[in-house]
Amino acid sequence: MGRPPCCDKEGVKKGPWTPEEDIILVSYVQDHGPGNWRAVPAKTGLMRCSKSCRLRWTNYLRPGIRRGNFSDREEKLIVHLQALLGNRWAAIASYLPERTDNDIKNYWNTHLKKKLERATCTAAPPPPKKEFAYKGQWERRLQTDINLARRALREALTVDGTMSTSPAAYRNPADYALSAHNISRMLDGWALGKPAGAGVSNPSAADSASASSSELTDCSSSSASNCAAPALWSSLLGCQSNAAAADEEMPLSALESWLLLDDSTDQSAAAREGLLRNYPF
DNA sequence: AATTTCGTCAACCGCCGTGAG
DNA sequence: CCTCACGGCGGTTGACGAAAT
Repeated sequence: MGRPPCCDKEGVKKGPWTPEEDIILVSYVQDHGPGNWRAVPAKTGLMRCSKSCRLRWTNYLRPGIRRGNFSDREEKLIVHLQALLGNRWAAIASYLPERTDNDIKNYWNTHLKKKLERATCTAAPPPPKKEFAYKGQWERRLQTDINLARRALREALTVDGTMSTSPAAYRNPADYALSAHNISRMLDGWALGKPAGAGVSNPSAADSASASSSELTDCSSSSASNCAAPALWSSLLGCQSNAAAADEEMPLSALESWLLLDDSTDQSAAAREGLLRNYPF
């Protein structure tokens, strides 16, 4: 009954991979393709468990992975997505196809989280620290109220109690797909509103990211005009501008504004009502 | 120069959903 | 229908190098 055991625990090697092991693994994947990890140790002679082989491939050896410094835009994208999705690194990574979820998680834990905390602590009197000299205002403003933003998001996503208040609790894949679909549309709108010359490192990457997560979104082929993002932005901002006008705006600034919504203001409440009314989650 | 502290990141651990048998 | 390995995910650890003392 059940499947045969994956690999014996005895004799399984742990720790850093050697170049020789990498070569063996890459050769195997080139010949057989990724997958069926259970067979890898047996067929290659690697003294690693299947899980370790899969991890090594997906996080390090897989082609198309970009290592090294994250660009400002990647940084911002991660911050936005983290605010929207929480610590769903795999979902976040689907929007940065050149980065692994592990990389993004590490970068968040070692860089961005600390940066957010510092900015939050020092938000009141603007610190003359050179550390922030090269960063825009958006980060401090966003970080100052990041928790509030996340709470507001959860509230905004709650429709008649039919959807969980926690994105992490989308047990129904369709619910999550809807959510991710909408986020993808937001980001599409954002990317389309970027200044000329700026953008994701590889403009087609954003599309391929959406496409690669086809289970999550089908918006990869959407143009700006048939995307619902403009309506979302205008509803988020509580303005009754038409879609064409909203289309002209920089969605990032709109997202910032929304993330900075203050629970106590009428405007924020109206903005969220607008979201619920106009945006069909 | 030696030691300690800090930052980074690859890898591991444990849990969960899925599906083969 | 049940069991349990697989594959995937997020959290955490620990080795290593850099910076500070």
